[in-house]
Amino acid sequence: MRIVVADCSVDYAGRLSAHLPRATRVLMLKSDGSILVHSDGGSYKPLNWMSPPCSLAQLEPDNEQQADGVAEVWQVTHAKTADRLVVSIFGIEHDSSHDLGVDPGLIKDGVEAHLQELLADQIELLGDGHELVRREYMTAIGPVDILARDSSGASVAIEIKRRGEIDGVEQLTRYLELMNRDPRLAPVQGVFAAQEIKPQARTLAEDRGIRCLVLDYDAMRGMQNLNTLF
Amino acid sequence: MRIVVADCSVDYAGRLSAHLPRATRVLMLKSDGSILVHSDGGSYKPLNWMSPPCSLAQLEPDNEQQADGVAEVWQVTHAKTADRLVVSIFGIEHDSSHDLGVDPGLIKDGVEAHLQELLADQIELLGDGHELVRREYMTAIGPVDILARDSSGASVAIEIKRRGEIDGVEQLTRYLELMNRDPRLAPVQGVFAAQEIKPQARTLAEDRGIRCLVLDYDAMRGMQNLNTLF
DNA sequence: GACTAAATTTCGGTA
DNA sequence: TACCGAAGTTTAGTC
Repeated sequence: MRIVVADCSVDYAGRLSAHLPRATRVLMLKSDGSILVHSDGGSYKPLNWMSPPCSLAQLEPDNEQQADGVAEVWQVTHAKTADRLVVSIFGIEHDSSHDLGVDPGLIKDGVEAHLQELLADQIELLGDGHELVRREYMTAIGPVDILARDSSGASVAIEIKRRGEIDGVEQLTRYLELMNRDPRLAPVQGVFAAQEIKPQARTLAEDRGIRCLVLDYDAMRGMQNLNTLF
Repeated sequence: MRIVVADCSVDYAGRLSAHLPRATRVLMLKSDGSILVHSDGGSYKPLNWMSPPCSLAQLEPDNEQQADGVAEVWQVTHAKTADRLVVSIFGIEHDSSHDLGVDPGLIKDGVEAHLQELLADQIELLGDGHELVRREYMTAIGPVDILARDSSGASVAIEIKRRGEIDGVEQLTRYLELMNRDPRLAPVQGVFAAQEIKPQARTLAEDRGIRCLVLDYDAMRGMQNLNTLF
């Protein structure tokens, strides 16, 4: 990993064209040839970048560039596409290289999969008498998060999201449309379950006869802890 | 902007819980208090991070941490949520600060807006006798990219994407549903236009009677250059 | 400020 | 490997 702080301008041509006017920025050059151009603000997304696989070549500035004060030109080209990133360097304030080794990687815990697991375990949250049929019930267009049956034996298809937005309702609607064509399942009731359901998503869901269920993650986790105790 | 290369472990608790085992990494501390933890690989996304607004506090390592060899503990807390990032530092290999100033920002060119502009100019790509009604035709649920009429005078609603995926078909379907209720427009034919259309999106679109149109960006741009010449 | 749609999205899983 | 869905998505634009 090489870290350079430089006065530079940047041009990108690829899926779009973009230009960064001259300013002081941090250039992070990773050992796979990729490069990130960061400013002192924004979030984690760089101003500009090139993703691996790619390679960096240092070019000689042409006469015009030299007249403008360009000291170095770095050209980063993508190995598979025609994407190209050119960094014109006017001056380098800092330049250091570091051997980081291979990173052991991030260990995550507590995402949508966990919500699904919890709701499958506590399927009675849907109402008395509900029973789990199976998680990740496969349909022709993809897996439904949970398939269950209510107390009368009717099918219930559940789509789970951390944040319930319109997209999720559309997704569930597609599943329901398909499942309701299957005589072994029909009629299938839809349930849209999420930790938080946006008003527009709720409106769309209810307009389509889909039930909305807000999940309390902490309460569900607490319940599971109780269940494992007894 | 402060750049630190350090042997560290990282813990995050917020929308999920995550842990990074001890390793050497680059820590980028921006002046707004935000922090990025980068390894020497991956794409532009950091292994872990905290987005602004947030603030960093240096804590004293407790006895257990000192026994483990922790020299410093940095705690980054989000200003509005309960998100918390803790960096335990075992050793610092590099530490430098740089004044970058405010970045003038990225200038972009050549995205979906340009495709829309080109197609509006070359509406005959839809078929002989087509005429543009207007771009960004407003409906109650948002603007349709292009409204046109075919040679018989029937309405055509066009949704344009760079990459055509299922979401775009759903979006167009919602527009069509609404527009077909308007007696001044109905019946409205849907056209899904994109530089690239994914198979599943095409299947869904055609199943709903929506026409798919693959756009050749370079050819369209070339055509426009010709048009401006004559 | 809330919400929607786009992104040079990136990332992970599965067929 | 291609495709699809999720992401601590982030970001930009509109209402």
